[in-house]
Amino acid sequence: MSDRPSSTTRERRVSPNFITEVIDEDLRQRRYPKIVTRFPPEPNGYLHIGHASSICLNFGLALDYGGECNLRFDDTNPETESIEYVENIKRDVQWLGFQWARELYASDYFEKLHEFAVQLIKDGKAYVDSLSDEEISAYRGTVTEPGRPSPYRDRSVEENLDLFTRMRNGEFPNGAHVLRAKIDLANRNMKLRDPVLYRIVHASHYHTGDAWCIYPLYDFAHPLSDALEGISHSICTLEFENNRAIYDWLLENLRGKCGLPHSPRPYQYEFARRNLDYTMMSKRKLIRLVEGGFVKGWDDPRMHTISGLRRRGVTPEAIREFAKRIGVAKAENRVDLATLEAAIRDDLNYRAPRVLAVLKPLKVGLTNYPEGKVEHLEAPSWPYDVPRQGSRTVPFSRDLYIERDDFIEQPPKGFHRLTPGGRVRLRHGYVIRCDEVVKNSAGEIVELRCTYDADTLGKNPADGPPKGTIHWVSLPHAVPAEVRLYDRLFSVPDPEAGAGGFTDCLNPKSLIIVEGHVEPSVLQNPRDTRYQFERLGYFWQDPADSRPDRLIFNRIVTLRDSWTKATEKPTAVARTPAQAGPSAESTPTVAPPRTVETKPVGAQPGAQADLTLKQQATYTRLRALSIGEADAMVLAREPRLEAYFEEAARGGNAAAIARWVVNELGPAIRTGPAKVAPARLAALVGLLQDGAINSRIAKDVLTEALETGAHPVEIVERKGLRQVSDAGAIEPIVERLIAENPDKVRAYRSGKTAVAAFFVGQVMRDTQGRANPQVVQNLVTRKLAGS
RNA sequence: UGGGGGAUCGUCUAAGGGUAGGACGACGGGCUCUGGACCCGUUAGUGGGGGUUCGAAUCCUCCUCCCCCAGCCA
Repeated sequence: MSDRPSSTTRERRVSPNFITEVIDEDLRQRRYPKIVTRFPPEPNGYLHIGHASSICLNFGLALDYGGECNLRFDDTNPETESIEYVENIKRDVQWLGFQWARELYASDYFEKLHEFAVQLIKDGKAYVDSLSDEEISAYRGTVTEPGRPSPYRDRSVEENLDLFTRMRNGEFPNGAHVLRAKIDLANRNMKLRDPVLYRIVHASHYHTGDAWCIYPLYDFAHPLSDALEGISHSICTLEFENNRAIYDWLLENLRGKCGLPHSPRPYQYEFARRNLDYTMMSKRKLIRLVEGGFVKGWDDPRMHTISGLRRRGVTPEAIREFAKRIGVAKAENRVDLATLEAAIRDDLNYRAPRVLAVLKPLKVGLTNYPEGKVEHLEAPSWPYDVPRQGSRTVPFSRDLYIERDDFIEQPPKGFHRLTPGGRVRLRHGYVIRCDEVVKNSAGEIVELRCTYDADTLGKNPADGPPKGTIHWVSLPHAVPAEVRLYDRLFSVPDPEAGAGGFTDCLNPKSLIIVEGHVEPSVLQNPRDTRYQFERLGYFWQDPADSRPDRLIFNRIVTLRDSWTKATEKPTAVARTPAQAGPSAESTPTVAPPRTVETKPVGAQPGAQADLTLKQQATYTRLRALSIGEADAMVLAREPRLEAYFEEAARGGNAAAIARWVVNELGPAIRTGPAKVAPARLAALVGLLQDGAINSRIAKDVLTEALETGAHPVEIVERKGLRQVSDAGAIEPIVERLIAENPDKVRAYRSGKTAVAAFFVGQVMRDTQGRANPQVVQNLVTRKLAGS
């Protein structure tokens, strides 16, 4: 596919991201024998383009790291799941080009999961609650108020065991009891307020039949399924961040029990689901689209389901490329549809042979072409820039169809197509001139009478090349075909944003069906050939509806079209303020350049005013020690930091020590006793004040001391980290770097002065931070200036 | 109001104290028997204030805005 296959070997499937960083580190530490991921769909709907990101991530990671990825159906809710979904999900994953190591079902673990639940009960960490669902909800409290324990929370282990057994035996109706984890009803994380682990559901399950009438919930089944499978990295979406606490609680309480290995255990990582402009990803709403008849099924080519994209003609390669381009991250996002389209076009450009087809025909009669004559013109299937071989012949005759849009009686400026009296090149054929426009009684154009220039096949006419080239088909030879022109299903970028009423923003033009005419060569090609209809877009035969005697084409994606875009521009009203520019009528009330009122620092909102009386006193005292306002503020508010500071500052240097305590040691002190004692920090700061070391050395040393607990001054001694301020020692390094980077020097001299920082950084690196940065700075600036 | 996350060109995403880079888009040009492709160029960004540092997207601090959590769904 690629024209540079040599460079694509060993290319990563997943671009580096925060998860690959975790994996790299885990591999360095040898925490797992191998990387094992899983793609865990619930079989209650079809996969969509959003799932494709997750699939490419999980399977791609396994491929990149030589690990494995399982396909696991998260089928713990018998009421919404079905085998139809299972089969389609499998088909979609395989079609995308991935093969799972193992095909698994959470429901296959039901017996094991039950055993875990019993273990939790025996350990006093789970109990049967007999409150109704409304009561449980009420007892759980709210985000601002703690919950209260259920009156059943302290049942004995025996009673819990008995009740749980009877739940399993089907002695109770739905909702009579649930099994809950005994965690903490006052926890600030709502998810930890005794989450429900099992509920009674008298329903048969597509996979386990009627074997069970109690079913585990996601929060219980998921982490344990991961652990059972030996998953190393359990990747899910952002909305499960709070659930991670349950994940960890369960694994910490059950690891090493019931045959579960103590270690390694899986950990959960969350990434942001990708949102695509003009599409919906919510399964619930997708179902409404299908069941409400707004589309013609899950594989309607307007749907961004995997099956819809497949039927539309998009290739798995294009989808994978798209997933790779948009990447993986944790920020909320809304991906431009143009990104998907670009990935599709890039793929199809090298895959789709070119043919000629006319979608909205306008008859052209060549008055000087012999009646009954037919020529078979040789036409390459690929443009010169696509390195592929192949051609076909296209019949040419007296009567043709051209695209209606390619003729305008009164053309706008810049129109390069056919006009009255104008000339145009017929793609792979002759140059023609329009002599006459034939209209019907209603004034509509029904035919063009043209003459062709017989001496223009493969060469330009004597009077110069025509402005444009248009596509055409020979009328008597054309193959009629239904052509389905698909456009975005919704007319707004975020159809899910509105309060439920996505039906208001359906695009009425999302499907336009036209009767088109295709050159006859398509009859010779395999049915699943994807074509470029030149100047129109990429098309292929609808895999479900097209028949040899009745061709039906789907438009996969249009070609980029800078002409239409340019002509439509005036209608686009949106004009950014930046474009308004100075030429806009200058209003007398021009806003002055934003005046930034510089408030006294202490008057920042939320600053001194919020201090308690005691903190005020501390603040004042610290300020008297000539400690900066910001530092004094932090110390006044945080007793732990303040205590540390007091001890460290006994020998003086209060202001400098305050800076170090606040800016460098804050996190370490807050989370416990820092590994660097106050007196040791003071000693380090002393070296810095004496100029023996610079702040770069001090920071590096402090970082190391914080990790190892070593004495910072001893680190300085051991490594011989003395600051080098002698310009004579530094100069050769600067000169060498300048000699080695002529391009950077040039950039600097042409105005890009920021490059100086590059040289400073290099010198600092070369000297392991020992050079005096000010000296370096001066040297670099002087040398770069060209002295 | 509690807790958990997040914020970098229009969009998506890199840079983890040392030149803010790439992709998509937009704009301009070249080339062209596709107003496609390709090539070249331009545009444009660190949410805000303060601090630390020779140097801050990155470290500290205060603030703002956005998302998620009160299913016996996943």
